[in-house]
Amino acid sequence: MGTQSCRHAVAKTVLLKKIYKILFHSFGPQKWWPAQTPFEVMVGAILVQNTNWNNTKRAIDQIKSRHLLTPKKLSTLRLKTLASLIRPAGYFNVKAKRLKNFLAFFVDRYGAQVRKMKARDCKQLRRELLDVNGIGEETADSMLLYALNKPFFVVDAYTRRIFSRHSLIKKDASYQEIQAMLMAHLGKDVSLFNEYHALIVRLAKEFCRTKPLCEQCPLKSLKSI
DNA sequence: GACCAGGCACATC
DNA sequence: GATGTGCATGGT
Repeated sequence: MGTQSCRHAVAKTVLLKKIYKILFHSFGPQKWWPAQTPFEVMVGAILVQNTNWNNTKRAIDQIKSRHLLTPKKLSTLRLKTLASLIRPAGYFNVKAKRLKNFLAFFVDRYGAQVRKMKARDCKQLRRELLDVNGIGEETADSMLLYALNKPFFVVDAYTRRIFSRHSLIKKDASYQEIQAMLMAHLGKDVSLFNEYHALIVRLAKEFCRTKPLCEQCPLKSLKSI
């Protein structure tokens, strides 16, 4: 089977569940998202864009230490001030703008109420989030899944890498295609999606960074192609 | 001193 | 629709 080909539908379901099982057995529950409130999750989702969690956490801690982690306080901050606070997260100028854009949306559209956001039809909400400049598909889905408990599978670079390696998706599959495939085969299971994505990130962190470690990858027993 | 990390928008073709 | 580029920190 070539890398561009796709497995049979039933085989895909089986393999997807098998991968999950292996990862869960290897790493256990990941307890995502590491945040105390849904709002903190949403802020973190923007700050973590193309950055490691360590740096993201520093930025969030800076905000927290000044007791500024509320929609109102953050949105009244000057752009420069906000940027300097989130400096450790990298791309601090763009992220400050993106955070502002999200805060304006959250306050204006939902009165800064997570409860109201949760009450919204989740597909509509997803579209609204994507309309916010600075929120792309992965960030929107992270917010939907980890802050609002809506069943959207978060697709990231690791997800693409791992699933294409095991011929579950085409190499050049779009975000939408990958997500649709996963949701078709796994159902709409919030807890499963939560853990699965977190486990993929964990796997990538531990085994895909350096080549020698790939020999110990828990998924090694699965024939990749 | 490279290289990478839990992306996204924008320009250009 | 696909491809290229800027954005920036801190760890390995």
